[in-house]
Amino acid sequence: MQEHTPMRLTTQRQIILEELLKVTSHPTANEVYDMVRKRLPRIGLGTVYRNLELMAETGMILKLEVGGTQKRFDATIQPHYHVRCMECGKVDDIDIAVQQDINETAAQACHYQIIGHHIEFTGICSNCTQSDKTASIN
Amino acid sequence: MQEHTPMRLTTQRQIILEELLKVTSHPTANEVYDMVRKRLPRIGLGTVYRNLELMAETGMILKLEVGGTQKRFDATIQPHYHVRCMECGKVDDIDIAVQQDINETAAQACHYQIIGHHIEFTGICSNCTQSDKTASIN
DNA sequence: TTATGTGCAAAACATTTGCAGGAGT
DNA sequence: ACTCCTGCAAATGTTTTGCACATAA
Repeated sequence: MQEHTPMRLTTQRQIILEELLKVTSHPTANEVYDMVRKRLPRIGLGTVYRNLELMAETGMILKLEVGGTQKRFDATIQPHYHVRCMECGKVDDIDIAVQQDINETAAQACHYQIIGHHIEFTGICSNCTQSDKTASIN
Repeated sequence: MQEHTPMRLTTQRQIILEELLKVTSHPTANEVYDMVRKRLPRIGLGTVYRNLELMAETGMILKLEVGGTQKRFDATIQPHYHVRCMECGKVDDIDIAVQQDINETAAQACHYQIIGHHIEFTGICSNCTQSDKTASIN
């Protein structure tokens, strides 16, 4: 059995992580690609996907499997919950207490070995509430 | 402003709904397609997608935006939570109390108009726990 | 009769992967 | 040196869409 070689510290990885740390917007892989490309114009989208996936696996970042068509990534790794705007798809953190106890409750209600949970709220963000008002006037 | 014409009751729609009511497995669009095709061999995948989407919009069924690569559909429309197996992707209902109050807590912690929430537990299902054991023996 | 719905096929997205050359250790 | 990693491009998988014909109301 072979010892696992540590992840190499490549320029691409550093910059992807740096860019992700700069924002609180839970960007999609493609948004990260756009951010990183400003500093590394020749980076490939595949590299971004591969590294985001790898960093999520090793726990450096969080992969958010929220609603919508794309996965999102988050450099804040402490457990926390999210709100997603049904109108524009924006995802924000929501600062309410994490319910550690709920996992055990769930474990007793099913035959799964429970590893964790995530709460996703859905709603309309303040920007979109505004636009809705404007739209209904017209 | 034109009155909205009600949804037509087509054979395709009836059968899609009937098949969805038969199972508790939260099938993907493609799985619904396979189920329906046994009774309606000439139905198109596009029709299945269009109708599942439409039924979800009108509240006849639930579209589950859970983790994994595909959306899933559920004929049980009462609010309830889910567990997803990280190994095989299976999704099951989890019968614990729905927390109505949490929406208000969330509303106070952000600037969204909160509409609802969903809790997704992640874990390993009993089938996959078995396979893991077998695998680790080898 | 006529607006809606359907089948089919192509397009549009999101993500993954194979490979030859490049770079970290 | 020797892996592991990257860029590129092609492949894959999922969902949406355009259009001519069919059908429920």
